[in-house]
Amino acid sequence: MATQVERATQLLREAVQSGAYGADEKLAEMHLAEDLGMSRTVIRAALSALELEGLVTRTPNRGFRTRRFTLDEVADSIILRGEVEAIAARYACERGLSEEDLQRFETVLDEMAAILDCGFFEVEHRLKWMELVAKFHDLLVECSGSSAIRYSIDHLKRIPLVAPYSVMFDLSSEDYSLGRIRTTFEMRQQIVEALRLRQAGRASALMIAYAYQACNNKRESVEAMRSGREMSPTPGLGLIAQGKDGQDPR
Amino acid sequence: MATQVERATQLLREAVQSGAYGADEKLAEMHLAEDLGMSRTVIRAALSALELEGLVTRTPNRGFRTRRFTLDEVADSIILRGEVEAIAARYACERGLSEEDLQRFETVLDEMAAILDCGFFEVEHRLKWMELVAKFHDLLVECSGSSAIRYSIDHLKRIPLVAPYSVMFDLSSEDYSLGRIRTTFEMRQQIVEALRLRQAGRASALMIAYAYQACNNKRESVEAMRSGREMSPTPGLGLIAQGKDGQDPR
DNA sequence: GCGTGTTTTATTGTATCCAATCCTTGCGTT
DNA sequence: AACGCAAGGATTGGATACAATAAAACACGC
Repeated sequence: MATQVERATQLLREAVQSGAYGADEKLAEMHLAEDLGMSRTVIRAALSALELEGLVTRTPNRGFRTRRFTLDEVADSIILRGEVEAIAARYACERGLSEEDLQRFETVLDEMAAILDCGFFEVEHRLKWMELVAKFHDLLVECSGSSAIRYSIDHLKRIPLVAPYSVMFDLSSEDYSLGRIRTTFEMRQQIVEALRLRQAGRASALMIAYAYQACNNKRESVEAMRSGREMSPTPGLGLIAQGKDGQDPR
Repeated sequence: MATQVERATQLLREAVQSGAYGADEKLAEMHLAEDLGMSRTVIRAALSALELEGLVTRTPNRGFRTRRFTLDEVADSIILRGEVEAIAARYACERGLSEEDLQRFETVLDEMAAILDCGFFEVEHRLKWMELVAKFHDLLVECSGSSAIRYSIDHLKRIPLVAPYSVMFDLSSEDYSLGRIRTTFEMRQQIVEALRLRQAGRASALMIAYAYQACNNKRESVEAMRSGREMSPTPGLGLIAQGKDGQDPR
């Protein structure tokens, strides 16, 4: 990651998305600049970027505040993401997938199956699982052949909790049930089968059903997390600063 | 419109979207700053915003260039917009529209009908038409009740030629056919009827068909414009500067 | 004691300045 | 004559300084 403003953007994005700041909390430029050891200029640019992404709001002459997402908004977004992916699946079926593309899907499924066999006790496995889930979705978007779909999903992913890697929350919760994971895995298997057979209707219906399930899962885990979180103090910026990057699609 | 950076963003956005600059043309900060009579800082902020919107690309230490959109990309986006609006129509049907909402649709249709009767010879009428088309689409999105759909469409609209008001191009072309306009109008009438009867399948199918038609129209008009444009020199920034604003959704 | 108007302070918006990087042009060498 | 290389200029990335606006504190009057 080259420039400072990119670094700042990424740091602030993660901080906001992870809920390090309260809802509608003021983000004073100077304070952030001091905290991150950067100039106000780069913080400004970063905040402007986040505004475009919809993560923070600005009111003229009154600076930036974190944007509050209601659970409904998040739910809407997750569902819409599923709807768009359903369109992607349909497009993919209509174009027809190459054997190579199908093979890439199968590879992901195989790796997922391997993890399922091991169970989810190791952190490594959970991380790997998240990665595979993201890969599955990316693959589908890619196979749709529509640049607009990629563009749209990229934007949707920016809403907190919508991106696939935010499954993390689910994975870290206590009452995490293996059964659900297994169910989603089986749905993915069916989706791939539908893609192979070019059954557009089936594939897209599965994607939507899958989204609703994911949405419900997330709803629960968020509620669980909420009651848990408000016990402990918010982690603050420092805790976020060393978060993994390499997330930037540039 | 309050701040300078907002003004600059809007001006540059319109300039780029309208094709005032060639494809992949360099946008030097100092140059633009002089032309617009603003500081480099605000130009920088504006260009960064446009980068987030996907209108220009930046390469580190090498500045900004206008992004080149292939016709296929634009077509993909228009279609996807239609697909998402189809989802919006479905949601609207499922929720059920209030009589008040339906009345707002009818009002738009009535005003459209009035313009159709007058013909499209006056510029006023064409502008009004564009406005009504935009309103129709906004109404549909609003009635879907999904914040995510609004969010997504807002982003999709930023791609040049995807926003409804870019129908302007069609309207200004020579061989503009009234027949097509009339067809789209009738489709809109049917869509409203479907919404009233809560026929989700019909409404969404109409939206998609409508999108494909709009896409074909745009394709032709773009090709016509291209051959016409490359004769004349690009209009440049000054020509754009006094373009109408009040477009900003803020 | 409470409300209002004014001053003070803090924060944002903008301009300018310096440093780092890249591109160009001219020169020298092969 | 063509290629490589270096010095200069131009342009971007970032920091600081100044101006404008809003929030806060305070004092005064009722």
